[in-house]
Amino acid sequence: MSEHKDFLRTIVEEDLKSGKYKEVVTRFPPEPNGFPHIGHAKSIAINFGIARDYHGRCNLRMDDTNPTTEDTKYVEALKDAVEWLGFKWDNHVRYTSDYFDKLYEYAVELVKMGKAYVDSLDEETMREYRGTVTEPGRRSQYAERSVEENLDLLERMKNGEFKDGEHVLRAKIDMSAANMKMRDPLLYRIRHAHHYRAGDKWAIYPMYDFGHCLSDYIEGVTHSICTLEFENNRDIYDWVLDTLGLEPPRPYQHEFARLGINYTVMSKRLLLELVNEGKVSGWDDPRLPTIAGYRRRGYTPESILNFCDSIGIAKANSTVDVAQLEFAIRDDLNTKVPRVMCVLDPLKVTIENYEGTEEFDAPYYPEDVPKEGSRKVPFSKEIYIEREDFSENPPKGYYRLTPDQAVRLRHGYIITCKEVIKDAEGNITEIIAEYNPESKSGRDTSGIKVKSAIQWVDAKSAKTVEVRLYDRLYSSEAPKGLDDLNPDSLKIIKDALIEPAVITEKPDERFQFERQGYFYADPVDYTDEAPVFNKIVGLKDSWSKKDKPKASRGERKPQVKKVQVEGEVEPMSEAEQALFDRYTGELGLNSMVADILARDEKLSSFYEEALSVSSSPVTIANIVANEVARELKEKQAEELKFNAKQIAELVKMVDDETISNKIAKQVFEEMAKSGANPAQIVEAKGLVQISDPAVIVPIIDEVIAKNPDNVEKFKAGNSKLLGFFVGQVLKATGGKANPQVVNELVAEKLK
RNA sequence: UGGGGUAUCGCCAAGCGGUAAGGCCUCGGUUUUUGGUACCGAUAUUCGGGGGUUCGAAUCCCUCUACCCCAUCCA
Repeated sequence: MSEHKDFLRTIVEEDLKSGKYKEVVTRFPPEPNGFPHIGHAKSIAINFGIARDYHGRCNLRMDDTNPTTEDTKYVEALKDAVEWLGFKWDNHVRYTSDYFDKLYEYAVELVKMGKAYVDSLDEETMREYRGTVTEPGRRSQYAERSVEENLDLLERMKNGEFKDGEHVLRAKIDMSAANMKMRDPLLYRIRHAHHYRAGDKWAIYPMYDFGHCLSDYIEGVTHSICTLEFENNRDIYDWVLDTLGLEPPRPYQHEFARLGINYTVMSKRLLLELVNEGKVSGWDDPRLPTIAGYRRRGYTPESILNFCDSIGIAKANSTVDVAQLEFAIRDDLNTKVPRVMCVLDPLKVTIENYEGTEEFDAPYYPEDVPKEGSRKVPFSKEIYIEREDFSENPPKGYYRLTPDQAVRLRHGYIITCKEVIKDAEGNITEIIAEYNPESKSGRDTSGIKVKSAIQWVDAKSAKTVEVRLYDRLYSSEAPKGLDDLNPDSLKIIKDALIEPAVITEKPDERFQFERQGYFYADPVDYTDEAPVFNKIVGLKDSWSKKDKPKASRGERKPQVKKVQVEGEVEPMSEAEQALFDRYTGELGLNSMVADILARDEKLSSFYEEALSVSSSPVTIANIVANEVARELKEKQAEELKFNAKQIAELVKMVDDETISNKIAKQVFEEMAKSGANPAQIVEAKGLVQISDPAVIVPIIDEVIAKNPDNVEKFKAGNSKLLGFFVGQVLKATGGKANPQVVNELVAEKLK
């Protein structure tokens, strides 16, 4: 578990601690109507992860209430995804469709309570009646039907006596609710459709808002975690469970922000478009953000999980940089996979002073990877190197082979270029080179220093392989559709050359092709006769970034300072204006505070009341405008535990310096909670202010002695640290020290 | 426009009145027979803007702004 708890875990912990639940139960509830993608992985990681961390359980539930879109092939893909990521669902897979009978009983119950009715408006009229976000809706005339009639109609809907769309079952809530979702939401609709699991048993199917909360309840779920777009649905969630008066405990819904990644699409619509239009090879195309795609590409479950962990969980809509995902897979594979040599774009090199053959012993792992294993790498007169690793006119800082720069063949000898052979067009076709016999890797006595070692393969023994190079699918950071596709997202190299051990020994299925990236033996198309490797991700490359304009990677955007448009403030009414004038004039309040009080009737009347028993208009005003305002946000004046007179008392204690402002806030909070008199609170908790330097100085000395580093920093000019010292002293005195005095004393001491 | 949310570095993200964590990206440097890895170091005087309260504010109060979600018989 990471060091900082996310807000969901904080909630779960509190609920467990308070005894609200004995055990945490979560669920991952996808609708089986599409392939799971990395956004699902985030949800899986959260739900299963929380269950694991708090020793609870997590259900896998197919939320299959819409027979027209769902299919069993998707449930298989969903199960696969969860298993591949390494999680185990509790017991068997659950299906909302398993609860259809129970759900129907609950619906009947609601009807009997008069809380649901059969509506027979047609779709369009119903939409019209719903109103708009600014105008309230109207209730359908059918809402007046008797319980008996509703029961009868519902029964007949279930029995299939009506056509699709003829009737629906709706909750009777509030057609003028500000939350549109609460305007008599639909509970059931008629669908004469074959359900992939329930078959033809049902002619009606529950809606999400009805089925989901009850399924959670039926399964004993405690924390129903979903994405932000369901925030508005939470009211129905609560309404259904509360109205039914179910036996506690019941689940509560909590929402987090869904995952977005740049250069990537996550919506079902766009994903489907790619597949249907044949822009990708299928749901498992390695360029797709589907679980199947990442899996085929060669991503490991650990890397996906680490990624999910690294991005955190919060409520702010966000788009994660795809570089963070790429980091996760590199980081994982770095310590796991063997290093081998593969030449993608071969350039022939003939070593003129070498005869015969030999084999080099080459470890599969570099020294910093604690794994054992090695292979033989054959070598002879003719080899291939990467075309990019030779340059006739090298740019500045080029470390590889040039007409005057030697280079080491990784695990082999150092070679120098003798001659460059070109074809009629001037393309380099071959290099004639010379090797240094004293420079063999591991027993080099040549004394030659080279800038780099490059990968190569022996011409005779190398195997030809197909390598599929994947790049991001879209060239736009926030792709909207097919127009944003990256035309170069797939490059197939048919005749790359690889050292033989990779094929004959098969030490692994994932490899690092040295200096190039991580590759994966394609699980579908790979055969021993025609091996195929997918590029998972490239190595970080600080060389190519150097000269190329920073086109595609994490470049800084030009900083544009945002201009803030100041909006209009509502003008004050005449009465408010009069109050405002009196406050600023006669009572000497500053205009901000006066404004707050004058505009808020609850606040101003509270203030007036306090004023009548006090002679400190300004202090009272401050505390009313700041502290009391907070309490009055949610509550009515009558609901307050404290009264204006108590506030006046509190202010008096501040005025005569019995307590500090800081303590006053603490006391206020206590008053708001318990309604006790301020004097009592101060008395009971011994909060009287300490202003005597004789008492404070020793504490300051102690704090200073304990923090020599900070004293140094402070003296070096970090004046912010004054707050740190004051804070420490205040903490040591339980907040009772007079902060002003402490401030002066500390400043004096540290001078 | 009514309601519900959200704003802290280029991208994520801690922080809950007392020194602005961490990761990714970027940029330097050390080590290196991978221009990889690892390791060191740099990068927010400031938290969407403006005010207010306070000895002290990213945190409390007021206000403005921007963005997301809601008017499917989808989930």
